Amino acid sequence: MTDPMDAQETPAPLRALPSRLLSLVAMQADRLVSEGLARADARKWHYAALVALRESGPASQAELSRRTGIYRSDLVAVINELAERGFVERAPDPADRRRNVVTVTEQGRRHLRRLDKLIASLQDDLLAPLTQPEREQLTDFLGRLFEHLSRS
Amino acid sequence: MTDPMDAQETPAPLRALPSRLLSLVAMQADRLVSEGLARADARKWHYAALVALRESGPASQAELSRRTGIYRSDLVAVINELAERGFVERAPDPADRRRNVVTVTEQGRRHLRRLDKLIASLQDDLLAPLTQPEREQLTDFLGRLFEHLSRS
DNA sequence: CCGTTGCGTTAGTGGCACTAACGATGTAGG
DNA sequence: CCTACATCGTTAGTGCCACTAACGCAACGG
Repeated sequence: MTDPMDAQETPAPLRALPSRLLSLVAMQADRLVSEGLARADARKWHYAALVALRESGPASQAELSRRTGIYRSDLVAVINELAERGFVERAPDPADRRRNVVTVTEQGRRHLRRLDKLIASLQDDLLAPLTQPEREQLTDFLGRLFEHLSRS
Repeated sequence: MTDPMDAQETPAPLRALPSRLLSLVAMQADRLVSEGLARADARKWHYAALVALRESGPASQAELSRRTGIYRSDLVAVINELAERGFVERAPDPADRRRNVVTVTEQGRRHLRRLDKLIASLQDDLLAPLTQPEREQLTDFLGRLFEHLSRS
């Protein structure tokens, strides 16, 4: 597929345009992950929120928003859904009555463990064509690009 | 008034999850490219369509849809916009009256050349933190992932 | 002929990132 | 203390984009 001739001078053919490849791959990866999570009655935000809670303990919604990148307006629904299913509890913070403290329940922790496995296997499906060192390299590249882009 | 809470600073990467990094990077890359193109009164679909036309000559809309991945329902608007600006011409195909033949105009070719440069510089901004060999490697990785994902 | 398939087009759906505004509550400065 | 402002959770809404459905028309195959 890759024509060694088309290095730099002539405009990149559509097929090899990094930005395009990036969004194509991201789109399909997103679908893969979303469908996988849907089969476990979850969405990617559920996972993000639960992981954030596990990593740094109970937090206010605004705090969670900052950690996960989910907008605090959208977080409301996420917490609602997690609470409905009994995975988190939302309680007013006595120390600051503007806040809600969100806490993972034991059931939530169990659910999260299940999702961890699911996500890991989905990552594996996603990255199937790459060797382990290549996967690490890709992650490194993406990490650097993200760093760079979010500082603009 | 923009609430400073809503400005997403670097969402503390809760994890170096490839699928997550992928969509974060793709999102920002997309924004970068879209904003750049908007400054030239263009959208990414315009560019994709024009490139496809240059690469393989006049084509029907359905053909273009297949080549660019743009849904033929959305392609209608893209061709409309390009035609309004005088970059392409849409004419009924005498050989098959169901079809429209879309052809680039000279003005369209000039416009495309301008966009080529713009896109190239945007790719450069995007990939700034990577060395040239790293960029090629990233493109290779993404290409392989895309191949793999689109065969599922 | 007639059923199927491909064409361009219109309309609509659902999800997602993102913004705006509000009432309640906290904090800081004079 | 009072006033001004910031932050909290929440509701509502915007605009974009991938994607679907259905249409009338034309071509093709049996």
